[in-house]
Amino acid sequence: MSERNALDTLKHYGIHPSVQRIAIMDYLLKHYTHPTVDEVYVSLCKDIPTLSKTTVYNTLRLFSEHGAAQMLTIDEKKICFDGNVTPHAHFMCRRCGKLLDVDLPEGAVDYLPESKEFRVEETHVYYKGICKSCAEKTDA
Amino acid sequence: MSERNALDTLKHYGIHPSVQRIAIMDYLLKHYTHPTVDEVYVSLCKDIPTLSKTTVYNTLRLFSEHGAAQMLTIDEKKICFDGNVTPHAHFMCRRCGKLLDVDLPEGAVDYLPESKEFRVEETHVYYKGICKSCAEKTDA
DNA sequence: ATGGGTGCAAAGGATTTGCAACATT
DNA sequence: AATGTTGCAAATCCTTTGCACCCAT
Repeated sequence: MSERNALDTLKHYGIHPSVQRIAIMDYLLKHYTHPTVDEVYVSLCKDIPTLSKTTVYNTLRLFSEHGAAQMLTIDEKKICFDGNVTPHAHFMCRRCGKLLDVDLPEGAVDYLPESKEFRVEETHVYYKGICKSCAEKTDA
Repeated sequence: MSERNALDTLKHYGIHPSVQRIAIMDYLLKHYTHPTVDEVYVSLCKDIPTLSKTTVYNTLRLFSEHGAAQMLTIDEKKICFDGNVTPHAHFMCRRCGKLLDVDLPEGAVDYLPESKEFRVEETHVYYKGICKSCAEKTDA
């Protein structure tokens, strides 16, 4: 599903389209920057002046419930959203909080725990450490 | 480090001990239940009536900064803490929010991304799905 | 006496809720 | 008309902050 289109993506995940939902999905698909609710809201306000933050909250939650976007809770200070729902991991800098995508090689995380206690539906992998620019600041 | 003792654990991680810190660490070591700040606070209030929630916040943050406890941000609704800092994963039920420990077999996650952009210090793995009791409720 | 630790009260922020207005079918 | 969506305002909840007090060294 390269070149994803916002409307088709909504339909694909069984989400009833609206002007707001299309705009928000379009934003996610064009900005793989892990935006927060506020960042999406501020960006789209220019185009949709009546947009409310409540709608952005509702919509992003709806997307993540339908699997149309991923909610990232790696940083305890801010929840981010990712329109890239293909399997990949993330890296967060513990100093500046920057979030980067990490491609996982085939088979890197294909272990799935088996248990009578639960049925796994999603696997999440992330890394924490220091990013290049923070490391350079410290070294200097 | 089986049979971990609260005071020794604090010393081991370079944390200056106090009555409150020992009590909180002791709680974490005896309750691998992924408690929230509030759960720790309420439990310890019985023994230390003057304890303030601010101190629990400060202390758990201190612990996680020193690597003496792990902060779990899997559930966007509540931050939990884990006194078990040995490598293991977690499972969260998307329906009831229950958090379970998952033992990872040797080598399950030993892939470490190499990048010029960052230096990885920690790997985190968690799973989401449906727990047994929620599945049974639905099936019924 | 000094520095760090604690705890209260208040402030600050993020998210959710209730409800009325609106759009779409 | 009916259903679902939106957006405002208010409420709520979680977490942090500022500051004074206290304890241990």
